[in-house]
Amino acid sequence: MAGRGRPRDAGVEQRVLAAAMAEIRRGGYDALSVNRVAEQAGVAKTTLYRRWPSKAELVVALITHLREDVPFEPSDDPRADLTELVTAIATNLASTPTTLIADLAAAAAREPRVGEAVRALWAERHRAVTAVVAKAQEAGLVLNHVSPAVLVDQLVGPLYYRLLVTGEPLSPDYARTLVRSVLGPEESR
Amino acid sequence: MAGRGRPRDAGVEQRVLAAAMAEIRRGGYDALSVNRVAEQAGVAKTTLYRRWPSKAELVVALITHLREDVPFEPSDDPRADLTELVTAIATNLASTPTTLIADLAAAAAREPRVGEAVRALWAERHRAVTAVVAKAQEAGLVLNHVSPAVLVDQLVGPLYYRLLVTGEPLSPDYARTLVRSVLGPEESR
DNA sequence: CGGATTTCGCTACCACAGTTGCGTAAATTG
DNA sequence: CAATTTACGCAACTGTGGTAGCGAAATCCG
Repeated sequence: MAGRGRPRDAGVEQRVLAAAMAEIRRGGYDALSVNRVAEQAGVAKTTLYRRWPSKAELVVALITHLREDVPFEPSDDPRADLTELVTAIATNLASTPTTLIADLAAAAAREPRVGEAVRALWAERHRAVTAVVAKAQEAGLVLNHVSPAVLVDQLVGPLYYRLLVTGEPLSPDYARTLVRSVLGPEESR
Repeated sequence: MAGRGRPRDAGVEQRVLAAAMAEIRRGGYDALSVNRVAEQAGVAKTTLYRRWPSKAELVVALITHLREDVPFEPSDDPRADLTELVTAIATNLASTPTTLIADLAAAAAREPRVGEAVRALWAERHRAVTAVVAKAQEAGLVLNHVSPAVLVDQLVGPLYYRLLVTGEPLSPDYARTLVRSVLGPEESR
């Protein structure tokens, strides 16, 4: 199944992605210049465009490449699990430059392929949160009975809302408050 | 207080915004070419850039120009008021192209001045929702006792989260579900 | 009536995303 | 071996967002 012609230089992909990552880390999507990426990677621009047909697709590759699945093993305490998950998402969002996330959201809205990649990036965490919420609901910990998907939106959505719209800070304390609002006050035992 | 120099041509703003609106309506953000907008408006590009320092700000002006403040008078039924408000925000968001909102968020994250404008744009609605939530809380309608600000985030944040991150649709039914999740199921009377 | 000041249109320019064409290097197939 | 096929680098090109410089209006102030 090996190609008939000249094989692709394996170093190209690595160097380009590394250069692109360095570029996007300081400046976001718009500041990422394909010209500079090609130059810094020591690769002709045409070669770059042969592999990633657009800047958007290059960023897609970056994102999917960046996805490191944070291992998470649920315990028998849904409240603790939920607090841990939401806090992790909040600190992760807070540690990333807001402009980068906003640019990514804008690119996702503009380019369907970027949107898919972004959604796939969060789908894993989203599923993890959904699973814990469902478990908490079965255990009778949740105040109200609506679908877990809605509760997840009400746990994670406010983080993005604060970050992108109101500009308020994302403290771990805020994350705990969100969980408390959904699960109710911690019961004394 | 009138300026000392040559006064600005009042027709410029109107013609540019009209041309930009026509352009963005069929093609979205990327298809909006400042060159074509200037040409169709019969305005030099430099003149356009003197008033709107970037394409993003031009789009911001489009949106702020487009917003019609929905008059809202609170009734004595906080649940109905809340449902009405959240539904109105949802339908408004759903009727606006996603790219515009995402670009607005990105521009807000990049330039503080734009951020202020955007926040001021939503502050009114935010305050209205906060007031109704506080009233519902005083009336004992809210399931749990956290600050109204958090509840507002959990009512409005999911809308932005779905729009910008997960891409799920914003139906009026979803808005009602959000309210029900915060206030609890409607009591029979 | 002069300046002073600001806007406007114009040309030219820069860096960028993305494309095209061409010559050449490296592999497979006969 | 030769022919084919694919990858690569290079240069030139189009249209884009955005900027700089210039001369020419149009207004206000003394």
